[in-house]
Amino acid sequence: MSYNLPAMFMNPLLDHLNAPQLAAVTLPPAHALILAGAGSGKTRVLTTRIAWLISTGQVSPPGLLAVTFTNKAAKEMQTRLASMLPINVRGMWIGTFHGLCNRLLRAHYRDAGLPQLFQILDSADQQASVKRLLKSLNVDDEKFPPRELCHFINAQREQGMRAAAVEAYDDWARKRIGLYEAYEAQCQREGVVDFAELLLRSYELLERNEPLRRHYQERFRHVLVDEFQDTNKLQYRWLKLLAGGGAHLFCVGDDDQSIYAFRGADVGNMGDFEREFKVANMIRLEQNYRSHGNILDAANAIIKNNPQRLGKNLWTEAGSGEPIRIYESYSDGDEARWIVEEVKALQRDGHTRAEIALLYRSNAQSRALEHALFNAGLPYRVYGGLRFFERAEIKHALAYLRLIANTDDDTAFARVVNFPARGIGARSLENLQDAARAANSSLHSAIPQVFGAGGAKLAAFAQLIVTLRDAAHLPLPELVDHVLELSGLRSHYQNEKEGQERLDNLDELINAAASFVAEEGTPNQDGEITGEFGNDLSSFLAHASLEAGEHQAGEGDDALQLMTVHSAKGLEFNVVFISGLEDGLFPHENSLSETRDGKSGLEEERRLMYVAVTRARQRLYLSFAQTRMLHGQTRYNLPSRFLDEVPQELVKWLTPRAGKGGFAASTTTTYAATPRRSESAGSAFRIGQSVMHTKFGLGVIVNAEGGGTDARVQVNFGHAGMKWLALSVAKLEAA
DNA sequence: TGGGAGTGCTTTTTT
DNA sequence: AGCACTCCCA
Repeated sequence: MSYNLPAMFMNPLLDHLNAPQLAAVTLPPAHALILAGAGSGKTRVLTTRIAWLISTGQVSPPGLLAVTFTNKAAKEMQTRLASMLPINVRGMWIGTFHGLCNRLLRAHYRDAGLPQLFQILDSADQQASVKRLLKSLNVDDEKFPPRELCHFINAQREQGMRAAAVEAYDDWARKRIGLYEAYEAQCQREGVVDFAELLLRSYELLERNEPLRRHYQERFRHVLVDEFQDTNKLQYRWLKLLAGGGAHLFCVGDDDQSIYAFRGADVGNMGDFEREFKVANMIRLEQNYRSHGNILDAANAIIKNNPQRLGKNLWTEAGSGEPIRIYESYSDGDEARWIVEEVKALQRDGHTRAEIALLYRSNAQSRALEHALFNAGLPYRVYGGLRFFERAEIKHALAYLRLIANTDDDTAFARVVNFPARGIGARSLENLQDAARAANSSLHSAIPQVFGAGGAKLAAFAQLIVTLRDAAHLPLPELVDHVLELSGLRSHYQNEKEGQERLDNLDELINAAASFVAEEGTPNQDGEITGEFGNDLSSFLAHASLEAGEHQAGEGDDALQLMTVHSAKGLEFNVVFISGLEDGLFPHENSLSETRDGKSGLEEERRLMYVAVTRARQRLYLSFAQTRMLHGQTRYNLPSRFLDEVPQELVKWLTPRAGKGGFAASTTTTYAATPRRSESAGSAFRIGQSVMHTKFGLGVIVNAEGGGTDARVQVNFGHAGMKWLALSVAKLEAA
């Protein structure tokens, strides 16, 4: 490596970087893959790299493209960059895959075959759109469930496959592909684009339009990618295409934190990238600045059980710190109450609630926790709920706005044609749909074809849209206010008894519009790209779809942080509780049978566990319960196999240690609830009891039936699986 | 039209 | 259990 030493030493950007970080930041222009372990300063390296490239004159801001997955990460990068460099980061191409694709398509909408004011469908819109399609084609939605069909369509798109390119092996597949094709046509006619389409459409735009491709290939000299392990096949191809003119790809990722294979992410992209781009610069960031030694050791020990890793071992200069605490409880309720007590103790020791996270595998688990927290009066915040722009009243208001931008947007039309109720029932809508299909037109343009009473009401609705469109010149916040008034949305919620919160949200929408205009409105910062935004309205609508709005009430409050392990990725906390560590829950039972590209679902669950553990800075609690209420019935689970993967010398059991694969003997004495006896089995065994089998080992009785000599019990043996055993035959012993 | 009862689903999730 | 969705009746 050769770089200008004096310049390097004078550059304060590079202060306090460790050797591998410094090497990564100052890499000469070439492709690079940075394997960045959890808490190793990944974002820092990425932003410092950009700042360094610019400040040393190796690239000008417009020559740089940086991609992330979430708006949060993109914003974080921009903020940090702005603090490092005296430049305007707003015009730079730093954003999410979808955000950048949107930008590209807005700038070249004609070449992409889209209307100027094309709208973006979020997943819910997409499903509604598919549903409507099935209805209009008289397709049985039992045979083709809209949800499943959306998955199929998105999966095809992520492979870069248009309907015409998908092969069919039977009638059903052919039919499904036909529906995919019809959906594509419907979107095109309506001038709407869903998330996957944003990517595929901009990929095709660049692939087919050579001058345009050359323009961008020559423009972008450095392409930087965050969370590279989460890219799907199409995103990787998109990157390859953009970097095809000799740009340098700088990809940062961690194969051990790949937890989105289930939605198409392909860790294989890391290996492919290394091979296809002959990456000579692979740098490992293994020094962790986040967690104490015991926590890291536990994480390393867990992830070591995964074969096929690129290989990495985190270390820290911090001391080993506290032991990892493990707690066993009888039920999910007991577990939650214990967490409450422990949190109270932590507070007495000076921990703030906001620095404590309660993590779980699936959202359904939050209920028991919330219940206990609520009863204890502990403030908490649950992440991952309904977001601002996804609320029904907001979507209604946005639908009116979308109709102002584009009357052919049938999804928006169908949403509000009869909301608030204006007497346009199913019958009139059916007539309208028939007319639209016959004329191959949008619902809106078919209105004159419908006659009778329904027709009159529809015409009145069309008139409402016209009136609203006449106001389109108003400043955006005023336009929104106008729409709320004239559409009748406001008075509708005023008359509803529980409508106050919705009214507040609608007012909040006006505020959102105002701050959007103040921050990002009135376009064209980027001199090179013209027509980047059609106008404030359409860019606000795109903003609403692409950035559903994380803001929730109580953001700044000192509240406990409740979230799934997935949504905790990228975050860190002083204290972390991982609850529900039971086989079947975490690892999730569905994962045990899954395989994707030769990799087992269990491995992904293990990476998820790795992510969870590495969120903790100082203290980590792991907890599990013998019984858990799920989907309305009580389940009996064994402790998670991941607990066995934590070296015992790092652990402090807060309850008597559970045996290998089984529960601690007679801990039930400490629990208030009395386990039910199985009357039918009529034996010494009861549901929930731990038993020992000569061949299968330790297990828990989860069900029983029959009696006397016919008595049979169902036992969960964990690794050996679930078995029905006849008591008269099987030699079972209480354990 | 709108509400009340009945039915079915339920891993993880960003854009 | 809890929620979203559908269907049917007043």
